[in-house]
Amino acid sequence: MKKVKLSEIALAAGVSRSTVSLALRGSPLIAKSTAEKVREAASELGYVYNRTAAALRNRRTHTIGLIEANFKNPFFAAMSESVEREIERVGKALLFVDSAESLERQQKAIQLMLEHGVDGILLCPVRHTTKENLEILKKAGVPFVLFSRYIPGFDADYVGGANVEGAYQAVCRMIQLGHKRIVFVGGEPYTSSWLDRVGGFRRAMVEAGIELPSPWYFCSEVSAAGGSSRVEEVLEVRPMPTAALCYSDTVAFGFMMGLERRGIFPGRDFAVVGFDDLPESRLWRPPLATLACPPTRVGSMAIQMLLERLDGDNTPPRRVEIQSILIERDSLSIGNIGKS
Amino acid sequence: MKKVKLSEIALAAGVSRSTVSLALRGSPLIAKSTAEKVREAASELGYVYNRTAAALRNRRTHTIGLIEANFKNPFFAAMSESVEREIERVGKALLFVDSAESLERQQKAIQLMLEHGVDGILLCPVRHTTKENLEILKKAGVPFVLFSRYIPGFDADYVGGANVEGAYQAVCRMIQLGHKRIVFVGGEPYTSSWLDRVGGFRRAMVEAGIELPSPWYFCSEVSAAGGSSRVEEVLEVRPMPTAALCYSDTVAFGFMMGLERRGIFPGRDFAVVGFDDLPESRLWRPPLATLACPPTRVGSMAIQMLLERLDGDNTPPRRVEIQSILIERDSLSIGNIGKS
DNA sequence: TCCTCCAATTAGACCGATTTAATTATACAC
DNA sequence: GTGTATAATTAAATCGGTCTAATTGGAGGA
Repeated sequence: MKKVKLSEIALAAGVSRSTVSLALRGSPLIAKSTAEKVREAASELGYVYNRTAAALRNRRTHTIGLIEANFKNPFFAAMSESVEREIERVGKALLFVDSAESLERQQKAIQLMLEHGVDGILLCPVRHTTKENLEILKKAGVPFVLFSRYIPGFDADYVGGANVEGAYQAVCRMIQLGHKRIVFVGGEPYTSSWLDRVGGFRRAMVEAGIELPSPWYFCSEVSAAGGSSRVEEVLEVRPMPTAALCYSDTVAFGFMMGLERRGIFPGRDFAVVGFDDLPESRLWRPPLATLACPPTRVGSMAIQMLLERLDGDNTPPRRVEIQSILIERDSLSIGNIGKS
Repeated sequence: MKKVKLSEIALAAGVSRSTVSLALRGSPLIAKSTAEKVREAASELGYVYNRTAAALRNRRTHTIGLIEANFKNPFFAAMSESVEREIERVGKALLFVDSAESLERQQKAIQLMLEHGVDGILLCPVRHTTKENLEILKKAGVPFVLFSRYIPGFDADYVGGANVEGAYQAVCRMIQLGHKRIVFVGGEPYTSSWLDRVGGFRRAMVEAGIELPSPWYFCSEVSAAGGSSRVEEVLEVRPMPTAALCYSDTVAFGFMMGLERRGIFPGRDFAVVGFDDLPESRLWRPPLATLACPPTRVGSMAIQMLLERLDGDNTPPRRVEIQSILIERDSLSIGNIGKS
């Protein structure tokens, strides 16, 4: 159990501590024969590299912080996966926190990451996050990239989906199919992604000269339970809506289940479009129309930007939007809606 | 961005480095007035505690490693959440890796965690993991707890669901409801959880003197897509099955969607039971009967056991099984199955 | 005044690697 | 044989806290 350290390998291999260090790091300064000898001694003794010690001297912990706002959302799970793969590829480790939409937890997580000396941070800010909340990251000088949500007026690297355009596109299509009474269902307000999606929705309605139902948006937790919980209220709107753009596919699932429970069949009696294109969406009955914005693209773009920053890229902050494309499926078919 | 360190605070506060360290750690040795002065100077200078440096001396990184085998599965996401909460509560950080059922990734993750000097590890071993693969953890002397899956013959702390009993219970109930031709759908073979669920299934059938369909189990990825992909094969079994126990709720969802696509209605034409009791399950149409084994219980039990080990508990390894209870819902109603 | 005791403070070794500058060994040319 | 260039190795300072053992200061007692 006692940890083996460099000096012990040095002793065993009959060289100095420096040589061992250099050899194990694969330095070209060390003769191949010596390096081999050292490596043998190391594995003989069961040596485990101590990254903590190295980091102290190095000022690089080879650790990346990932702060999610809601990782039970499958979209984020998929995104994290691609982030993780890339981090693994470059031999770093991932310090993970799910802030679960709690500002307090988020700020504590940031503090934790700073104390651990992470090389960089990927952050999806919780709702109500202000510029001031994130200023500490700039002060500390840690490279960081925001994903999925940005903070208006806060100049920082950002990668997310094209939410305004996505929502706009979906609503335009719904209108083209004959819908007029359309609502927006689900999502946590006070996040940029929600505001942007709602904004795109609104713009499409306004541009088409269609009056917004009242109320025209319904907030909820981002989950099936959230979507399901709003069905009743939506159905009470008069004149009754015929279509809904949902904040996410999970919300859409819940919403559709709720509709069915009331004998209203999505894709026949009511059009539903989601956001995310989860793998389940095309399996759903009816298959769910949705705005696809591959989480793996967002994730790999975000981590790539961060890694570039770690490599010393200090160009001005960039904003990257990943295109959202409308996948038309049966939940958006005309059915008998157009005529009603 | 130059990091502020203890010596600089010491200078500013007119005390020694030792005093600063002691004061910031809240040692009772330091006069309250001095401590206050130090704390002020520290925040004045924007000091950030360097856990890496402390860890080097301490031999405690205050870091816990979590190695998941499949965290896109919502069950594990929920479990991780409770683990995370507890880790946050005790002021530690979480080093996270999703091995995604890859033995190679898992072993690299273990190595990574050892190099980072995590205080302890929570591990859900991937399929095909052998005793030998995990021996390194014992050699290294890191406390660790297996969750959800154990390795037969490998003596280690373990927390998981009561899989044998759960499956047994569900199948008995199906039989009691009149089903005879029952199959097991989904899951990755060569994991203890799969083997146990399949084992419980088999036992119930054998004890009831019912012949197993041929084939009687169908493996798949643990996801809706996985469940959906097996529907065709299941429906080709002759005589045709009337009920399925699915490896997980996600598999059950996919399976049910596949059935419906073929005009077979779960809960009316075919009984389906899942495992996990996800929040969506009761919203499903029909609501999904399932074996509930709260992921938060598994998670908090696992982390609690680990923390006890960190506190020096060196009693023999424990095996904890969290009870699975059958939640009966419409997907398991009789419908016109019993008579067919 | 001197001594004792306790509280408060501090010096300095230590954790385990890294890395620069210095040293030693080796090869080659003349 | 000597000098020089190059390769290989190493000594030692360093990263930033921690913590024990030592020191200092002041109160109280005789």
